[in-house]
Amino acid sequence: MQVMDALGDPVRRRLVELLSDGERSAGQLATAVGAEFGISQPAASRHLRVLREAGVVDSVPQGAVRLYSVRPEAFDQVEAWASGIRRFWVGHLDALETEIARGRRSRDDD
Amino acid sequence: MQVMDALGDPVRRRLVELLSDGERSAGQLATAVGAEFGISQPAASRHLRVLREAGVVDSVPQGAVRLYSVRPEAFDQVEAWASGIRRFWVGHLDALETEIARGRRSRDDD
DNA sequence: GGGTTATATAACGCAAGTGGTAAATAAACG
DNA sequence: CGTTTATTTACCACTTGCGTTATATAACCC
Repeated sequence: MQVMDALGDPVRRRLVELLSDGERSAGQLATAVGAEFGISQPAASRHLRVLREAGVVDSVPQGAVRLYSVRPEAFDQVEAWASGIRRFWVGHLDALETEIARGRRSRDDD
Repeated sequence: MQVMDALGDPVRRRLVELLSDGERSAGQLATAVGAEFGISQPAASRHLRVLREAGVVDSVPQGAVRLYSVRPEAFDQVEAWASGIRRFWVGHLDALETEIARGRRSRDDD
């Protein structure tokens, strides 16, 4: 899950959010996160690289500018994974509740 | 998104996967990830702490053992976030495609 | 109580990631 | 062409996080 590794950073998550409603140039993105997180333009560029290499975003040179966009597949992957964990687990929630209700715990949870 | 930060680590993601089909003791978890990643019991314990503090997992002392379990809300959160990015974005995919099809790119994408 | 098992914390070294500044690359534009 | 604008890369300092070993805490068992 390269994707999850890349998204384990607030700046990169913010970059992705900024891209969620459409493509933006590297410059626009750098300005935005630069203002919000107080980081320089090269720093933002390096975050973009991480996202690119993880397959989270895509970039296309558009003349003098480079347009970044979200890769939906990456988020499908995230959703599927998270959903997998939750789905499996839900069926077993009852087991735990029952266990506890059964009085197995003496005074463990105080 | 504390949750995403916590899940930006392979060991912690694995721990969560191990919990996806039911609760496990700290010891079981430590043994499992210890074998898979070659890390010690204290290392695993600290990962569990991170997950706990991020609200990803829950733990209950069950006698001499401590049982860990997944907190579904955390994964709802992840799913919602990922879905939000993708959903918004999909509508704008066409815009990009159009732009490109329109011939705006001279020979940018080779 | 004393010993054993289970888990967490402490203290510390090391590696990885992040940020900054400066320089390189690339494209537009006069 | 040379200059300006947009973006990436290089290089280096520093912080953060991870891992390890040793130790503390807590519950169970005899």
